[in-house]
Amino acid sequence: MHDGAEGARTATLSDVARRAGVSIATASKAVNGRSDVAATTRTRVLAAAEELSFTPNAMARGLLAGRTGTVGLLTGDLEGRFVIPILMGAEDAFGAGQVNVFLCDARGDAIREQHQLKALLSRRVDGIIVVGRQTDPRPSLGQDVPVPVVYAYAPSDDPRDVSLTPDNVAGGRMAIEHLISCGRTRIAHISGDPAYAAAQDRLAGARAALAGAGLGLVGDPMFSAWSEHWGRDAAALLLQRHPEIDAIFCGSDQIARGVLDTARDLGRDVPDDLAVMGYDNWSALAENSRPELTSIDANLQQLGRRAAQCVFDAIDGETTGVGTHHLPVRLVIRGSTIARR
Amino acid sequence: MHDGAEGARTATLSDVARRAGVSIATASKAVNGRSDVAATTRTRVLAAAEELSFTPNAMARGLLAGRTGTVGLLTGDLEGRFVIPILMGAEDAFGAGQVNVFLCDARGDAIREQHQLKALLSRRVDGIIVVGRQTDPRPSLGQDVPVPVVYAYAPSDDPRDVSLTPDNVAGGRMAIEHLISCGRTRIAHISGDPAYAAAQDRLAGARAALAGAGLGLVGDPMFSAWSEHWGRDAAALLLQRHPEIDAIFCGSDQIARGVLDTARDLGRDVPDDLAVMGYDNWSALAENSRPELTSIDANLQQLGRRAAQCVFDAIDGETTGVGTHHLPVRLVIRGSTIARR
DNA sequence: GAAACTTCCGAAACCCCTTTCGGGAAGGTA
DNA sequence: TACCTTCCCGAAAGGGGTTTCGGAAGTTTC
Repeated sequence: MHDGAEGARTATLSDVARRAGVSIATASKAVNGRSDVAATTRTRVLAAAEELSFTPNAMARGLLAGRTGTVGLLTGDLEGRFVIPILMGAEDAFGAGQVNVFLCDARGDAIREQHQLKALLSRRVDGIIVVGRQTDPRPSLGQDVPVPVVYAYAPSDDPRDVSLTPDNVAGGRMAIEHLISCGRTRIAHISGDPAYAAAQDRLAGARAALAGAGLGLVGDPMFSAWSEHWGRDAAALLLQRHPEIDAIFCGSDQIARGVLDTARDLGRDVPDDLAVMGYDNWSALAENSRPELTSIDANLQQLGRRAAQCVFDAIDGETTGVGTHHLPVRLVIRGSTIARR
Repeated sequence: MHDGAEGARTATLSDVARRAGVSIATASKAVNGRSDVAATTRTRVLAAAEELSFTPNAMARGLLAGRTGTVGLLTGDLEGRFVIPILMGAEDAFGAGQVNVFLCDARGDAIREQHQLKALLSRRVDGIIVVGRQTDPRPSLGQDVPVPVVYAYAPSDDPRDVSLTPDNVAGGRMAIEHLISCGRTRIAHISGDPAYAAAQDRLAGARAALAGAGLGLVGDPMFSAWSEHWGRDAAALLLQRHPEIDAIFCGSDQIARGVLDTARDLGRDVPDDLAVMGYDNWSALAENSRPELTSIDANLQQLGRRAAQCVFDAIDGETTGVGTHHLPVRLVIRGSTIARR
């Protein structure tokens, strides 16, 4: 009951108006900087608003405007490290304006996702960004969602949706081209779970680049898990079978870390004797290895920003081209692939 | 313009009422399962609502109720890996009910934080959780925020606030007690930036446990950075100066990874010859090292859940005790500290 | 057949803010 | 003095839903 105490009701516009001795309408105009208010009246109202620490009720405002200034971020799994940078990018792009982000984690459960979608719609979000944890296509939310939807990282399986995903094929190509430019010609590939589109796409890009240089992969590409353990085991097998190898392109930084371990155990010098490349540019891993890892960065934060931009555009009626857009990735060169000689 | 098309306005309660041939009031009662509605009327209304895929406007509803069913999550830095699990836990605890989470990243900037706080208040969140990236106390948002505030991970510097933070002292103690129980007596400590409360707290706990066993630390605790590089360098220095050491308690898993590397280089067998402990239980690191790392887990997801619960309680008027609550941590035993012999 | 209840429905107020539009007051002109 | 501008301000509607309360039917009781 005590004024200013914790329990005090937050001030409304009519409180401000009463305190300033004007009507609600005038208070509104004064606060929102519209004309038709005398300068002296305006300062009086603003002073009152300040004293009551008045903040306009965004709900009431949204009710009128038909827009809420909120966007839903629907993710399958927060744990995934790919989701976070995207989320940051989106939050960043929105934060510049007056938009706030509703975060929903569906825990990879379709039922839960429907639930969250319902909740977002009932909160009248102006748009939705769906973030997946893999680059494999995911089920569409459908075409009957009343607000714009953009899919980030995991594209929608419906070509009528707008999807943004990193260009893994280009990443694979870029990696190989870099290794070749470092003078390597006997290149092998160790990757993760072959069921992942990411694994296949990167391999496809790598093969294309090799073919373009008149080369081929040494041995078969090795697939299993996205882990250091697998990287170690695969490298041991590979280097025993094909000791002539002078570069290994890995499907992830984790795998590359394992490869580096094995190389060290076997006395193979990196990068002089053997170049190693990772993928994802997970800095905690890439920048702490010996030597530091050259890697491909998917620019996820930028992807998040772009997704936010697409949603904005769609809200404003400017339609982004539907379909899956493959965003450029970036080569980050570190010590594990310095040119020999 | 076409019914059901993308551009179609979302249905309102009056649309439903008109379609069902009843008044708005009756439609409201039917949809919300209140009494005073004949069964046949109710089914008719529900059918109409279904056909129009009606979702009640949470804003309009919140306007009446005075509560919005939303909570603000204010973080300094999403990048930090400590924030994510907390965020997941909170989202989880809320998600069970009808509450949704507004995510705001202040990028560690105080101005921006004020901005975000304003935004949250204007959206009339029912409560706020402030998540920091370190366990060092952070400035309070102040006592004049009109909704309950709970600080997670980074406690508030104002004892009148409610803060939840992991018990780093207990963690340090637990680590040493485990090493002693493995038969180790010549224990050293390598940690990160000494300016961090986490570093000091863990050391304090470790010293207490050692003293309790009539032991002391071998050499001075070594502080520098929370990185693998530092772990490698420090271990090299330490093992050269004190070769008799039989266990190293590290301030983070990253440091421990570095220590493992050096131990391997120097031919020290882990865990037989040297036990190594990490901290944080960052699974990507701890479960992929050779041998896998014993570590301390801060139960961050649980911390997030607890924070959410506190906010809930505060909203319902049940006040949690103010001050900083230290939540229990957990020992996770893996191969790097198996008892010798 | 009238009185006394039950049921069920709808009119209207309310939540907080924005916006339109009309009108009052002050000042200037004829 | 009568009339016209110009400037400000306020009454009121509206946005989408909830809730109270009164009243119109239909049902029972004597």
